[in-house]
Amino acid sequence: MTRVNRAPLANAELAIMNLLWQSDRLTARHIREQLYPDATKAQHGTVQRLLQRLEDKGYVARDRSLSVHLFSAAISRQTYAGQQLESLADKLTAGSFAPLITHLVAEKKISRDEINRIRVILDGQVNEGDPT
Amino acid sequence: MTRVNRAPLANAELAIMNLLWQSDRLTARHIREQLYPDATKAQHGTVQRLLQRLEDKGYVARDRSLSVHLFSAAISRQTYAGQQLESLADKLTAGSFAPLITHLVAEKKISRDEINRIRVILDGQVNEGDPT
DNA sequence: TAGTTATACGACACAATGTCGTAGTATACA
DNA sequence: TGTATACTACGACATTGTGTCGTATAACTA
Repeated sequence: MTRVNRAPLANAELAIMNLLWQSDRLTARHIREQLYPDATKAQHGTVQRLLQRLEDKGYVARDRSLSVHLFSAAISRQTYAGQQLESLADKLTAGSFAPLITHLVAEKKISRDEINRIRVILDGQVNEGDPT
Repeated sequence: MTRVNRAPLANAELAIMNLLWQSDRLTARHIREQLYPDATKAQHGTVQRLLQRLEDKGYVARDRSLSVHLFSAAISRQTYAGQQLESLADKLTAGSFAPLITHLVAEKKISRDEINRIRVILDGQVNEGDPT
């Protein structure tokens, strides 16, 4: 099993990833305009810095074929969420998920609706063979 | 709905909480012996410091009735796990849990066994009234 | 009363994060 | 061709959180 244990994203990083997750590819300029609507010159550098660090960490891919780079998420929101959830389970419940859900259900933090939706997801799997 | 959004526990803090979660109440001395088996004088202070900060954050309760204080977890592992899971869902999936589970199931990160266990948990809830 | 053990807490080193500024490079246009 | 404009690269800084240690003070023990 490949242990990933990716460090969680900080606030400003997550804000950028949220933009990348909802668009396919973005320029740094576009990201800056979203994050700092009344941008001063200084904030160009901030966004570049954040993007560079996200790239270093493997969260963001950068297309350098044009002189204006195009940035995209190197990892989907789903995958990231899954990794964080796994990391949580590893640290707190010896890697298993049932205890997490048990508590949420008992505390009624999961709505009836959600429960039904999850049941459908699980039902879809549980009686399934091994489709290639 | 009360938004808690408790900061996640760091490594050394989690190590202490793990001890408190598996014992009822512990002295600082006992914790030090577990965490630093060949303890020097200095590490007494470290443990005290960590405990004090955990107390400040509301994770640990301290019984001061004796001069040697007794420490216990102020929040259960289940509750903490639930809060972290909620925080994850808030940040990544607009507060809903189903998407998290969808991905894990699709990627087969949840074993057949786990799935069945979770189904039982959910089944126990879904056709239930409101027992006082 | 001396010695041991505990608590309280100031202080430091280290790392991560968000920020800014500056240098260098490419592009556009007069 | 030369100047202005926009972009990238990255060093530097302040702030914060974490883990660590040392010291001061209180309490208990013999």
